Parts: sequence; C-alpha cells; structure tokens
Amino acid sequence: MSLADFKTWLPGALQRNETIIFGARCEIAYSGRAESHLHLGDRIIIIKADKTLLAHQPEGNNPVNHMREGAHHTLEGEGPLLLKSENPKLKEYLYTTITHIHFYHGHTMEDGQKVHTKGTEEDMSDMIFTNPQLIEEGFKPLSREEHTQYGFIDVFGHDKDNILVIIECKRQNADPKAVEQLKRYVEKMKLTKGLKHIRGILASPSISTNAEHMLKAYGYEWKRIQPPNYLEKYDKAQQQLNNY
Amino acid sequence: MSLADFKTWLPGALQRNETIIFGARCEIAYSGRAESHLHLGDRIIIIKADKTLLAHQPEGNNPVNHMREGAHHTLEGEGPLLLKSENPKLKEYLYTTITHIHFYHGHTMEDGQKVHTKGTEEDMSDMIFTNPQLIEEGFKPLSREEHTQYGFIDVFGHDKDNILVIIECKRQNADPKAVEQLKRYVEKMKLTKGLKHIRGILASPSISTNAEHMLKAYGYEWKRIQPPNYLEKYDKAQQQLNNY
DNA sequence: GGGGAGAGATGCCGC
DNA sequence: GCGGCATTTCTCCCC
Repeated sequence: MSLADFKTWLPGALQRNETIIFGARCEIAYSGRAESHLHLGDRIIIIKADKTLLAHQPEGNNPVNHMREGAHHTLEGEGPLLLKSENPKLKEYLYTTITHIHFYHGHTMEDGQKVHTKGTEEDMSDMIFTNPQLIEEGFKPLSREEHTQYGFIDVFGHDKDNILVIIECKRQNADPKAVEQLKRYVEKMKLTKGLKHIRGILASPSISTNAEHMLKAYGYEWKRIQPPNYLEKYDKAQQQLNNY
Repeated sequence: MSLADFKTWLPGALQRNETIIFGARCEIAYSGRAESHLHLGDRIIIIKADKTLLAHQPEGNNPVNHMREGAHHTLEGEGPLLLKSENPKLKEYLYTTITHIHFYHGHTMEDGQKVHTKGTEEDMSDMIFTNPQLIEEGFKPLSREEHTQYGFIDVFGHDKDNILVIIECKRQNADPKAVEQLKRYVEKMKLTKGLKHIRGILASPSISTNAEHMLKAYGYEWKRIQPPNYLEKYDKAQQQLNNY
C-alpha cells in the first residue's frame, strides 16, 4: 500500500462519509487548547462519518490526539504526505506528517443505537424518590433532579417532623467536594427560605475519612445507599468492602 | 470476510500482540464500575498490543465502551460470535456479540514516542513561580505545586507586607468550584497556622460571573494570568474575549 | 503492588 | 454560548 494509493483514495472516502481507518508511521503536531508534538512512530488513525479524528498509539486507553466533529481534512504533498485537519471554529489544528501507510480501510457504517447505562447518580436519585424509606421512615420526597432556584438538587423533601431535607447522591465513595456541594445547597436554601433548620444528607455507598469529618463539623448526615442495578458479583464485593 | 475466517484469524493476531482492528455489526454489554448495554449496530473495535480494547461508533469522540490494558479476549460460538473481554482484577467484563464482520486487520506496530504538551496548569504555576511579579510587585513565592498538609496548593508565598498568599491556578475560565477549592486551602491554613489574615488569589485567563461574586463575598482576589505557550492566534482570541 | 483520596479534564445537558 | 454537574478518570501517596 503506497502513499500515492492512499492519496488517491482518501478524498473519495471522506466525501462518501465513510468510517476511515488507517495505520501509518507519522509525526503529529497539535495546536488549540494547548500545544503538543509527537515524534515519528506507528499509529492508528480513525476519521469518522462526522469528521471526528482519533489518533491512537499501539498501547494505552486514550487517543494521543483528537479532533472533534466537523473538522476539515485535506491531504498535501507527495514524499511524506501532510494530512491537515482543521477546525477553525474551535481554533484547533492538527498536522499529521505521514511517511508510511501500513494499511487503510473505509466502510459505510450504520449505527443509530445509544448506549444505556445503569447504576448512575440519576438512577440513585430515582431509586430514592421511589423508595423514600431507604433514607428513613417518614421521609416524603418533593422533587427529584430539579433545577430549583437553589441550584441543581438531587432529591429534596420533608422528614416525619416536617423539617426540610436536602439529599446529595454520589454513586461512589463520597469525598470532600461532595460535602461542599451539599453545604452550598443547604446554605443557599436556608438563606432564601429564611429557615434555620434544614437537614443535609449525603447518600453514597461509602464516604472518605475527611469527608466524614467535614460532614460532622457542618452538622450534616450520611446515609449508606448502594446504587441500583449493579452486577451480583460487584454488589457482593462492595458489600464486603463496606461491612465495617 | 466471514465470521469463520475471523474466528480462525483472531487468536493468532492476539498472540502475536498485533494491533487489531475490525469493523463489525455487534451488540455490546459491559459490567464493571457501571453497567451498560448497546443494541445491534456497526462499530469499530480496536484491540491493542497491550490488550486494551476500544469500541467506537461511527460518530462521536468517545469510545462507547472500552477495556483497559491487560484484559483477556476469547472468541466463542459460530452463528453469532461472542467476543469475551475480561479483566477479573478490575472486575470488568465486556461481551460483544458479533453478527457480521465488515473487515479486519492486524499489524505489528512500533511506537516508543511520548507526546509533549505545553500550556497546562502546571506550566502556569511554574511561570508564576519563576515570574512572581505576574501576581504583583513584591510577591515572594515559597513553594510550588506541593502536597502540603493543607492540601495540594499550586503556589504560595508572601506579599510585600509579609502577608501569606495562597494562589490557585486554572488554565481556563475559573468556575465556582475553583473558588471553593481556594477557600478550603485558605481556611485550613488559617486554622492550622492560627493566622487571621491570609490572602487568597485565583489566577486564570478569565472567570465566570458566579465565581467572581463568590470570590468577592469571601474577600479573595482574582488575577488575570494567561497560561504560557499558547498559540499566537489562540492568545489573541482569548485577549479579545477577555477585554471587557 | 494494591487501595484510597484528592484534583483535573472532558463531555453533556439545560437555560 | 455559558454555567453547572457527572464521570468506565488520573495520579500520587501511602501502606
């Protein structure tokens, strides 16, 4: 597979909005939010139907460079090829100097599916809203995941003594930032409603040491809640982890 | 390209630690830190030399699923193929049910290069440390990017009147979270050192409206600092953006 | 080497 | 376009 073949082929594939993949020995320079440079090596480059570009090294999770949807790709030169990927709107520019093409492939792909994820923070607040006794007996939720004038609050409602309760959910270990977040909501709602007593509850499967200290210092509470729909095996591991 | 061909080919390519790429119509289920399911559609799947797996849809920046380095991949079945990708150590499991193979390719790739990036938050604190007059005349930095007992503080030092100064850097627009972060450091250091006056300074190219209000309410200051090494054109855009 | 904790970066969603 | 929040995160430090 020669550089010349590739140069002849690419423009058509781009125009047909194919999903394009090629392996190349190349050098990559990027300018935009930051600047980066990567010396010569073998990489995989993907250009998707929406003109997203991804450059991957042969190891590691993350792309070493990427351009977002809507970039414009052009090929110049003969000796080494220069692939210019430009997104003037985002002020991003990626220049790939290609010395060898290992393989290339284009295919029209169809995929209208969206991934459905379970066990998210949203699922947690849904679960609490539907099963308020998970928090405590007598808890009556009023609102869930709403942009109130006090901010975006996961769940809030009244306890059995009609005291206002604000709940912040975290699907993993709760850290000091979560406590700050809870505090911000409680303080703001106290101020706005002119109330002295509002209970703040942090709901999560576990909590970090510092977060627990802060929580106590502020006079808030913690309630252990497992995010719903976890795998059987994952649940068990979590339960063992948290049985202290 | 038949499923049978692919089934015969894949194990060898995996064993040779090739970088493997194929296009497939498939269904994907993931369990691990969360759970997800994706119905039948066309995707690109990459398995790297280190056994990282990436599954990409024909549009969008991000992989719809991924497995980290060291996963174990096996292929089962005939009709639809089942690709099992398992990482028991991380308790992650990905099952890909493949009904069609559009193309496949494997290649041994060499790339020892590392990307070099400029314009990060660390570069900013370096710059301030080296050029303290960027903050103000007479500022004397003491420490840079240290995990102090008060947390991870970007820069701290004394002003010309020998008042302690804590600086938090953000390479982009500073938001309310940045203010909370600064506040946490200042409050904690006040408490520990028994000091009444510590100045808190937020250094960033710009600041959000809410963050600025919070900053004033807390009695802290903002200093406009451009992260170093940005592109000429990017700098200009930022300056125009911030000239109000 | 594994686990925990804090901070950062990016994407998404709603206004 | 901006603000606000979540995350299959990252990294470092500690045991």
